[in-house]
Amino acid sequence: MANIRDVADNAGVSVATVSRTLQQPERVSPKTRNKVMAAVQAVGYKPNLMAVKFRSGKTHNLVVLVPTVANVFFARVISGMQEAAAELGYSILLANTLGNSDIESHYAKMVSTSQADGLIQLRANNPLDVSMMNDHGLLPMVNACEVIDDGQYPVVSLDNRAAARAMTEHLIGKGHSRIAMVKGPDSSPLTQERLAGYRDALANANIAFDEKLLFPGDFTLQAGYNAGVHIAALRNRPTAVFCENDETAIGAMQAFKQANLNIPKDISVAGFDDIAFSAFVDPPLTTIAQPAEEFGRTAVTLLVDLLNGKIRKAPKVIMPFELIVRESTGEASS
Amino acid sequence: MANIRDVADNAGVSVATVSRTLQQPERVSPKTRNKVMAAVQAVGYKPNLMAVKFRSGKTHNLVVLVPTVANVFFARVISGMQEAAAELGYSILLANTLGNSDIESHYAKMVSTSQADGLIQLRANNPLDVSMMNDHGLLPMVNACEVIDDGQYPVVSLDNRAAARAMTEHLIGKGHSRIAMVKGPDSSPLTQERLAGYRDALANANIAFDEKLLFPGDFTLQAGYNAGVHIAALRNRPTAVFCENDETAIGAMQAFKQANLNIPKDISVAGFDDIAFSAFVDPPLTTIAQPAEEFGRTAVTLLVDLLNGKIRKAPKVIMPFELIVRESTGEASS
DNA sequence: TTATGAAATGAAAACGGTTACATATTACTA
DNA sequence: TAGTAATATGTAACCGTTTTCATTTCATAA
Repeated sequence: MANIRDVADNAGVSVATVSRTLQQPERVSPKTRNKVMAAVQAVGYKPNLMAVKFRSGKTHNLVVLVPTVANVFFARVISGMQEAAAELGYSILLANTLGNSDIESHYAKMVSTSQADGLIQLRANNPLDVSMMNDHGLLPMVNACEVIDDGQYPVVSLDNRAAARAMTEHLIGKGHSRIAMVKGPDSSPLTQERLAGYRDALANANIAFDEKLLFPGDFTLQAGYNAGVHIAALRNRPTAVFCENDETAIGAMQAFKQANLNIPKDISVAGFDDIAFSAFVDPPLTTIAQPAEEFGRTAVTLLVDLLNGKIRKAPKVIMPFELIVRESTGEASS
Repeated sequence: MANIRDVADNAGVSVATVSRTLQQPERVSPKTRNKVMAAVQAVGYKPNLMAVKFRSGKTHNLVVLVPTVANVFFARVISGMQEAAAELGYSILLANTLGNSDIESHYAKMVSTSQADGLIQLRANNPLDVSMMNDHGLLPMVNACEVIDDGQYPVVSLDNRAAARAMTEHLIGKGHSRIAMVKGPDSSPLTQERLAGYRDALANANIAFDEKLLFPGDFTLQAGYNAGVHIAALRNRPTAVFCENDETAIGAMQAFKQANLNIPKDISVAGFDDIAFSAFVDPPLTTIAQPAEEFGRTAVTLLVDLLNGKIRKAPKVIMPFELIVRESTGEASS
């Protein structure tokens, strides 16, 4: 593989001149510039970026920890990140952690071992251990989407509480008062916030909160299905179910159909996230849309600002949500 | 950030000894080993892996080009890759290309610019241009899943033709003779192969191939929906539809329901891939399952073998498929 | 023409490790 | 105890760039 010295020899100049030609062309005379460019072609030179990044101490890599890339919402966030990163001259190194903290720390350590400049977490369940902290005890990190906000790191999130409240109010507005909720994992901050929003709406409408209407889940289709089976079998069945994400809602819908319940006549179903499938299930799912790509863009921009020292205090960006009413929610029957 | 020299000073040894302690502990005496380890702790040393990788010329990074991580099948493949890579001491750098050849070549160039050792493509539509070739005109690459096999690179794929044939025969076995097919993009080798398998089965059963029963698609829900709308409106409606992937099939199912067609009574629907959603749609989708994780594992193993010079001629690995019969396909009615 | 400053170029020192080679230490053997 | 082999450690070169600083070249003005 040709290196910068080969180019210098071929062009009859010094390596410094070659480097300058490539980095700051305006600092070399047009004549030598041409000679160098020709030599680059001639020897087929491609800079060894490992050497560049090593020497310059800036990798221009950003590690992104994603719980699962299979989640359609995250996939959209990632697209937004990649776009913004490309514009800013950064590469995204995507880590599909699957909630595995070994994988998580393996990739997170890329920052402390100088393989990446910064880190974005799309889920902040497991706080990262100190082994990957830098001298100041903090590493250049941004938390997005699912966030435990301890004020240390910049954060970009949704007002999940307000969104859950809006959805619950939509259901109450349709006359529902027995509204079940299929939760996410209790450890997830999302679960907490969305549950709080749900309770806010109930309280506001003077509907008593009933713990028995809460069902466990983990954001998967299967969990939604399981919850749906339970709900369908209840003696005093709720007339609406608010699921903490769309996968769960779609799983639940399947269970209701198998129990011969009509949606929304017998039971209304609502989700959260507005994944692509939600518009194509039967009936199309009422849900909360989040500006996923914008989440990604914002997180990257924030991280790059942080790396460039343009940020003093950890900012907190709240993204807007939108209630998407489709046909899976309707007037309360019973 | 502490470097190896700081450790050496702190321990009162040379940098070589520190390096050896960390790389091949058995080559240094227990006494100094302890001194060095203590010094590592004391100064908080973390090797600069950028320097290591630069110096050693081996990055132990593998770039994976994924058309879209949002595709649930690909997500499973990626999991398998990450597992195998971790076992072999490699990191996966995931690139969500979105079919954008700029992004594709940006990440592919990580190989020619010494930032990664090898490359895996999950879709081989756009042959990579020469700018990223190495001295021998080839780069360390493995093609997986959707493959144009020109014999140059190792390949891990499914016998798509046999699988499509098996599915078509399943439909024929249920008495269907007017079987529509919703294709993928014509440029995709998958489309070609699956179409060929479909025609094989028809020919074998003495059913005339009818070009009018072919509908364009691009593997998305929306494309399936559009095709479904067309199909539902046909005067001489087919009694079965074979979609080239599950997303497309689910989109088509939605269109059929809106047209008040019963699945499978009025029309049978089959997919391909067996994504998680397919078991949770109504009715559950008949499809072809692929060993997705195994695809990923195999691709990584193959690439690492290639990097280690353990492979002479480009091997071609064919993975097995499985026909999953669920409730979306049934006896032909008319 | 010559002095002067600006612009262009080159020489060489980093960056942080690894490793070949030289040297020092230790452990054996005769 | 001396001689030798094995083991442990140190010295310094090297990987491919960037970048500082010194030097050369060039253009301009006196």
